[in-house]
Amino acid sequence: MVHGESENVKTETYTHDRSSKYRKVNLNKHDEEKDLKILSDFDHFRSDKITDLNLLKKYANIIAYINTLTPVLHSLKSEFNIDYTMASCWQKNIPIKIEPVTATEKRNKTEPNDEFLEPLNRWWESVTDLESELKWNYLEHRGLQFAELYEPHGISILFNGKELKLNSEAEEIATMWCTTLGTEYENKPIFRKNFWKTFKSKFPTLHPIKKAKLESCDFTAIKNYLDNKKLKAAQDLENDRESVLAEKEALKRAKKELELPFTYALVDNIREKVSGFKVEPPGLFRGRGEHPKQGLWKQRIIPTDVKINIAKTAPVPKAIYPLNGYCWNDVVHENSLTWLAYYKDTIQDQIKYMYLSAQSKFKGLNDFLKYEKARRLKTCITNIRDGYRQKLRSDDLVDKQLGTATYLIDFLALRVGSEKDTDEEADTVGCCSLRVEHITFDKLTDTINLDFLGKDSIRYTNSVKVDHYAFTNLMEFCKDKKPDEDIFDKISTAKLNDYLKELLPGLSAKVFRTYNASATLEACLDLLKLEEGTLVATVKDEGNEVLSVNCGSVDELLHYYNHANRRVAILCNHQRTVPKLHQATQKKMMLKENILEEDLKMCKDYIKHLNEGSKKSFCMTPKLNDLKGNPRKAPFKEGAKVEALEKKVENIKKNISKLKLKIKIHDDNKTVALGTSKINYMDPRITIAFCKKFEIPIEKVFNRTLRMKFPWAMHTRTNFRF
DNA sequence: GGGATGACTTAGGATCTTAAAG
DNA sequence: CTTTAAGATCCTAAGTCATCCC
Repeated sequence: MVHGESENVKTETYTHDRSSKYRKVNLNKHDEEKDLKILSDFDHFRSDKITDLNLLKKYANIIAYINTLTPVLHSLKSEFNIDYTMASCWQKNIPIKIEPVTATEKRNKTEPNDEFLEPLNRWWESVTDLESELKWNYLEHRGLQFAELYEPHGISILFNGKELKLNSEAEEIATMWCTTLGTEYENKPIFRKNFWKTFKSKFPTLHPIKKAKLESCDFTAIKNYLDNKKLKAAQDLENDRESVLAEKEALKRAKKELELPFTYALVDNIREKVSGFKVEPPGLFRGRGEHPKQGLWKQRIIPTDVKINIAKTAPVPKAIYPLNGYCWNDVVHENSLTWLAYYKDTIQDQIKYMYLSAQSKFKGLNDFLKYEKARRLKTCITNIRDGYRQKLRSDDLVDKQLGTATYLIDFLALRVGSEKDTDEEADTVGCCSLRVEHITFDKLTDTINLDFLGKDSIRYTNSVKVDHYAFTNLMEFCKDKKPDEDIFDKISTAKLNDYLKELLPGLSAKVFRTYNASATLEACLDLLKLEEGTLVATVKDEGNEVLSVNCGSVDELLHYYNHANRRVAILCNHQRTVPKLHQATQKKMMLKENILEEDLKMCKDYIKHLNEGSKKSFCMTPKLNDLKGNPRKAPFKEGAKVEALEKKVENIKKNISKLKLKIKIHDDNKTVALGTSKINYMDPRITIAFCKKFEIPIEKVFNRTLRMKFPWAMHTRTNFRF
């Protein structure tokens, strides 16, 4: 049964009736070989061109079999939109209805395309040298796609109330400024200053604008032009929805077709998806937080800015640029590197790369290695913790700082914090760059209060009781220093990582984050244990909050998984800004709840009314209006039977508790970004093992992108331990 | 040994798409 | 069917970390 550790079970199948409260779990044993055979058939099936139904029928058995297989296959199944009812129809020789039922389906009907048929690169089955220097033997691709040239609209601005004609360059910048109006950048002093500087630079030396202020220019004409364009598009849509949508569709198709050659690369005979094949278009740089360069002009990239990396024997792609006479800056053949092309960004001289996508071998293998490294850390974490705890008590200041920093990185999952140049970048910190001003102490309880801006200028605040030695060390490091001085002045990130390498080859600061995130997820999911003869698991959450999860309900299991996910996100400080409509949505949902409550009361009252056989008339009009403010009708008709009403009561009660949960989750998640940890920190195998154990379809937890990113983890079995 | 550079991962917000609700 | 909310994808900024070079 599901609660038993099914160590030796090779494949777990699951029943499809998820609505049943008493969902049974059948663990049929299959040979692994059989699984693999089916998988390879399936691969074959996918790589075949499916042009007619007969061909599809040929594979009906496979599809039908997939129906009963593990969530892995389940995910593949949904990946390729295979309709299982169709498959089962074939098996039973029932005529298949293939015509779309509704107009929406008709419109949305997609024929099998390249995506549908794309073979999976099963690198994890064949790679022998995991950390090979040689990344590829053959590499061919089409290079980068360039941004379209700017098309001037010829609209002037007002300078001190008078019309000022702009040249194309100035106009482009002014137009970009108009698109920033209405965003947070519009009112950021640095952004305004830098934009103004950039804009003015496009005028001759003696032009009066050189001495003027931004406020002396009026950009409304351009802004209006842009707004009107949008407005007209909206009106057109309203007037002639059909043809405007069709036109849009056609444009999209044309764009896709133009992009198609760039979307794939050929790597050792395997076609792989490329990501970031478009150069970043010019614009006003949107640095985050108080970035000193925000508002500066990010220049147009042309072919002579771009280096490309291909095999020596591969044809050199043509640089497709709107103007003639341009070629690549350089063509190299570096088969120890994974980038396909790069150029230098004009703002910070940073390199922008074109890589293969996350679903490729290059990325997938590295991702796998990352988690394996974190697992290696797990095997010796006790020793390592003992090691740095010893350093906390060292007499040597450098050792003390190393120990303390490592402690913080491990305990609080901080980033290492490399040094930054505040003239070039926003002033943000990590562990090693923490300053005295970012920490305060509470001596009575050994509690430190941290408050600083981390990566992306996301604020980190935490009040936490720490190890006594770490506490006194931190106090000592801060003693006699000014607020803007470094706490860890005797060490650098390089030194810290050197120290970590001594503890375990390959160890660096970021591994702790991966390890702690994955370990937290696993520990949290482990709490969910079924007891003999019950479907409800009781979870003690931090000793006090008690959660009860009905493991027969996929919804509740998902809720629990998200709860675990949230723990990790909070640990890693993955935040998001509260969505604009958050409050409004909350209010709406609460109003809905009130309406349901009223319905419930009315039902109950009416039952009472009927049972008492009262002769009085019953008021059939609810007091609350519906969400749009219109009057509502009673949830039942006059003369309804008590039996039916009682059913209704149960139903409404269920809906109320569902809605309450929804409101709570919606509010709990308003500032927490769950995605980042799912994509980057939590070993997917933990999630997959959990899903298999509790028979959660994997696509409920991993979206398409994630499933494509983690194919190497899909075969994980329920007994996987991180 | 320490700064600069290059390669690669991690990050949140904007925008587009899909699904659910009305 | 249309509207709205949620979810997926795109975009590109901003980290980490190894290596190079002096």
